[in-house]
Amino acid sequence: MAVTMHDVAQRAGVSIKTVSNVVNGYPYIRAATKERVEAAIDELGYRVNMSARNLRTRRTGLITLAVPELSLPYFAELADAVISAADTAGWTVLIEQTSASRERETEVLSGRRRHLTDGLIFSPLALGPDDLGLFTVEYPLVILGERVFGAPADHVTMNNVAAAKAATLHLASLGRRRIALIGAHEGERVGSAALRTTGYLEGLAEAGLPQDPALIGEAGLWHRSTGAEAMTRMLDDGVEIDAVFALNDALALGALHALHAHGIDVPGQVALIGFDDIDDARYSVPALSSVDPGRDQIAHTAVELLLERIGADGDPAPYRMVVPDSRIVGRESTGDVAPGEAARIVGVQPGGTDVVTPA
Amino acid sequence: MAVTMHDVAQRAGVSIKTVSNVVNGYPYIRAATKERVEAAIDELGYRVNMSARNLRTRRTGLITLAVPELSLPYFAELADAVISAADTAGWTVLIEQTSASRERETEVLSGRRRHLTDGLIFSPLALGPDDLGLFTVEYPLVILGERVFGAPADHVTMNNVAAAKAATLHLASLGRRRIALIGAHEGERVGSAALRTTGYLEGLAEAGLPQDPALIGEAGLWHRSTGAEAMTRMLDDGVEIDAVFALNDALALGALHALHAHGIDVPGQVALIGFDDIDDARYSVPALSSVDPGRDQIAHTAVELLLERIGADGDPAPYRMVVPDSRIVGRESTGDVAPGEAARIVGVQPGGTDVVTPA
DNA sequence: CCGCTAGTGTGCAACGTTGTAGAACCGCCG
DNA sequence: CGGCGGTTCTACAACGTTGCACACTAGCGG
Repeated sequence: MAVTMHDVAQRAGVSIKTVSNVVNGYPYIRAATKERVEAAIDELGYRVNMSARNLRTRRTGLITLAVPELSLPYFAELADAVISAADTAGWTVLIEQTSASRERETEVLSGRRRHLTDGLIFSPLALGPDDLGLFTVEYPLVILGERVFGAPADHVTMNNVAAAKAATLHLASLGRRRIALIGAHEGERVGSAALRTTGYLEGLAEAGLPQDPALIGEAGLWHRSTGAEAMTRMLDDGVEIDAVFALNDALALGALHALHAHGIDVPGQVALIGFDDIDDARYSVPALSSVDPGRDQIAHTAVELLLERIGADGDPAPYRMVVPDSRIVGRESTGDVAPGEAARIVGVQPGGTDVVTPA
Repeated sequence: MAVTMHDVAQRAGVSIKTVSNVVNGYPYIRAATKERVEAAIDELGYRVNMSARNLRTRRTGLITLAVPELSLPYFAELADAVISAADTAGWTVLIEQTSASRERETEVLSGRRRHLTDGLIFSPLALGPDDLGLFTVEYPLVILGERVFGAPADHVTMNNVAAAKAATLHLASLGRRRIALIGAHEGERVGSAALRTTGYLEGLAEAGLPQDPALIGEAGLWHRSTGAEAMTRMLDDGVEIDAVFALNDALALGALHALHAHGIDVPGQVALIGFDDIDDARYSVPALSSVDPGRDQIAHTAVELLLERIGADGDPAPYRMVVPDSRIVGRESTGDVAPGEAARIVGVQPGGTDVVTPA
């Protein structure tokens, strides 16, 4: 049936191990031998059987990326970046969709598919600090996001508070006084919603603006639909606003839709800024200002840390916490550029790397 | 190190083979034995070693989905649907991004990662009918799209010509006479661009409207950016239009952006319809009318056909060609609904299944 | 009480690869 | 010319699982 090393060896008149050596780039092989083997490989169309190799080497060459849903553009773009980064390093990515359900997120950490890959890059959305125990695993793990801190794993996160504060201050600097927030999670103390809300409140304080509960719009899932609903509710309630900070771009695009439906001009009457800087932001009408949290760098760093950890083979190196630089990207929806103009970076929040020795 | 069946067997006081039987649901096992084994598995935290199982069974439980890029929302949503469908059936999906390059698409069909999975769902964008030979492979393959026909593989495609014609006729039925096309590929004879353009021309003919080369806008890659550029070119050239049919939604959103930048009202001055019905379409401003080619059904059917083929184990069953129903989805950008209203289905093009005996 | 079937469990031999250890050869130094 | 270091190649034994064939028991019909 399938061609094996055995067949190649026979054809080339060498031992099976020599074929293996050629395939794996072992240096001490006479050029002539190597050529014979390579010719045999070509003629027979031989391909290494990965299952056998994986069994023998206890490595699969695969890593898992677990995200809530690919339908969410932020995660689709993140997945794209992670796959590309892994590919460059010769690794293959397997994507798990958790739908942000506790059950599926737990599955990912220790379920039946866990063993298929050599490591995990995990962006949890349902599990939180109370589940820290679940994150104490003995395989290489990189955690993304801001729901879980202190786990014995490398961590790549973003500048949530500082960037949200900067976004809020940017709106204030445009002279806006009634700045609404869309996407809050009431009572939540961890996660992006809480952190970005904190940044928003800090921004208001620094700008000397009062807090007003009416300006805070809840939205459980950060989808376009929920953004539109939250915005609609606020408008229907007659809340007076002149700016909106949406906690992600999907919410912002939904909110934009609702504003449009209410006949409100953006940025004329209401300025709008999102968070994530997804591709869409550049092409919405009007083009959406946003916060670029450094997505490519996050993907890149996550893969790099994971592969390093996989290579290190269980040595208890200190865990790292990496935060990329983030940027405030000004476009039409905040009036930073005219229609048709390219975006302007109107602010940068520096990131950094912390080293945490394991507890 | 890792727990193996051997450890479990020892602990449960049974043979290794009995553990295997329990794990695999072999029926002839005494309940008491089964419980003992399961208890041992739980206590030791045993997980099947997939590499070993894969080697032995010559199956991996993985399938590959090859798409151009996950950053393109259509493919992200397709991937989401494929992963979900596969997951329901107990299978895992590995995503390959080809960036629509010939080299990478060829890699996917026979490259080093090919062996990792039991089958392939492939949406080619660079390879075409001249490469038919490459598609003659001896592993289970389902081809998506409309670039390659006649390969010895199952095929899931869409109603391109009929749906494009219906979209064009819909614009005509709104009284539009100068209907532009965005996304044409000049000289191309296969692929979505050619087919949808054919549908467009048929639609014009049936509506009694003249063809006008000035109304046809080229756009190589179907991205938002190229859609915006093509639209801008046409507007800057002073071409008079009252409607636009964009060959996909990304183009349409880009075009919408350009129309907005030129101060043109949609749908007041120009009606706009896209193709794909991606999630974005629902939340753009104004909400974008589109053609729903039956994406979920495509994903579902593709997985179903592939798994059937994998299960059939090389028997030469006739190849099938499946076309889902497609729908014209009317939203604000064609004035079919008012802002804030839900979409209306304004047309359906029935699909079907053809059986093709292998050549 | 023999033979048969259904139920329950086991031992052996792969699956295709790579790590380890070492054999065989070469040239060359002392 | 003995021995040594570098080069080239090979034999063997795993890696952890499952397919196959078979052993044994109990119950039951003839």
